[in-house]
Amino acid sequence: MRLSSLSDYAVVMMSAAARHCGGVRLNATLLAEETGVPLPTAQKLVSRLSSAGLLESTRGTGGGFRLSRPPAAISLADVIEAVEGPIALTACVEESRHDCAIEGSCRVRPHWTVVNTAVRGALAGVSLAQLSVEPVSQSAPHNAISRAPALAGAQE
Amino acid sequence: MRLSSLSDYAVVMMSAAARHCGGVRLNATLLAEETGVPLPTAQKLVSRLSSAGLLESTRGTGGGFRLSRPPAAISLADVIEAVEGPIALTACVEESRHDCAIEGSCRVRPHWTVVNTAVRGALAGVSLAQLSVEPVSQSAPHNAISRAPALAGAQE
DNA sequence: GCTAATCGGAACAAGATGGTCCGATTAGCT
DNA sequence: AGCTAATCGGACCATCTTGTTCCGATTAGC
Repeated sequence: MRLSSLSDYAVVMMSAAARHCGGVRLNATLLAEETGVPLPTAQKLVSRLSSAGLLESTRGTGGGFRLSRPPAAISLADVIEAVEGPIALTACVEESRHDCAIEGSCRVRPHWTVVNTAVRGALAGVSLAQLSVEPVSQSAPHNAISRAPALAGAQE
Repeated sequence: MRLSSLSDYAVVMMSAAARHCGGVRLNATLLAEETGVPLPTAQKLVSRLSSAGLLESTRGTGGGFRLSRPPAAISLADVIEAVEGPIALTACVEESRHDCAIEGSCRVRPHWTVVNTAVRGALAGVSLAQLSVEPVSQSAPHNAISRAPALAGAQE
């Protein structure tokens, strides 16, 4: 019941990209420095995001990425689905996946579809534009390093 | 964005347990046969569910398990949290986990808490009692084997 | 007091995830 | 026009969580 680290990183990166003006080109290196995401991981993410159609890429010297749509038209669900595929809490709610023997008489399945729709709606209701608003004064620069470096126990 | 197979199995098993009268004792073997969950996995699950307080266990010959609460008082969120811990989409929404460098000025975090609450609410709104109603006539016995044997691609 | 059946937790294997690297492509410069 | 340099794109490998399996501890019944 936790989304992958890549999705978390992707949301942060897209949020950072949305804060820039739509026109400027930014590359993976810049985004990695701003967000603190490791560079190779950032490269992998922008690759997936562009192949999913959320980013438009330009190769060659001076190339980079750009949001393909205005930030208000990109939701958390879009970003998550771009990174880790369709949102499906269980295998049986996913289309074209019918490998459950009791699917015909399963009483749990219809409820899963309802819950899944609710979850997806909660994610689709938040856009990148909403993530760009700054609740506090921009005192602290956000180019912090080691953002959530590990899901492992870094308690002590 | 998919819950673990163990949680899926646990929901099916708890749903099966809820269909029995509250008084009867059932053991892991019986539940495994009814639901198609592999027996060792079923044992592991009932162990976690009982340690979480959802099942009451009785050891020794003739022992077994029993729901500790009426089915209407057990929700999907209870079962999932019993199996895989607190529901937290990201590490930063979990209590006592503050290993994010930009947590103080992060604009994404407050939105994550909102989304997380919505997701948890969707799961808490479905009780085992609701899962027990039978939408179709009980034509097909549900002691089917190999319920979702793999999350791997079993397409062809 | 012994036996048998059950729960409980520890140990192992597998798949998925996350991180790293190198090659293909393209714009800019000489 | 050719070359160089910078960037994207995809393939490879280590790591971790997940899922499975097994064996020991406990307890009711005989």
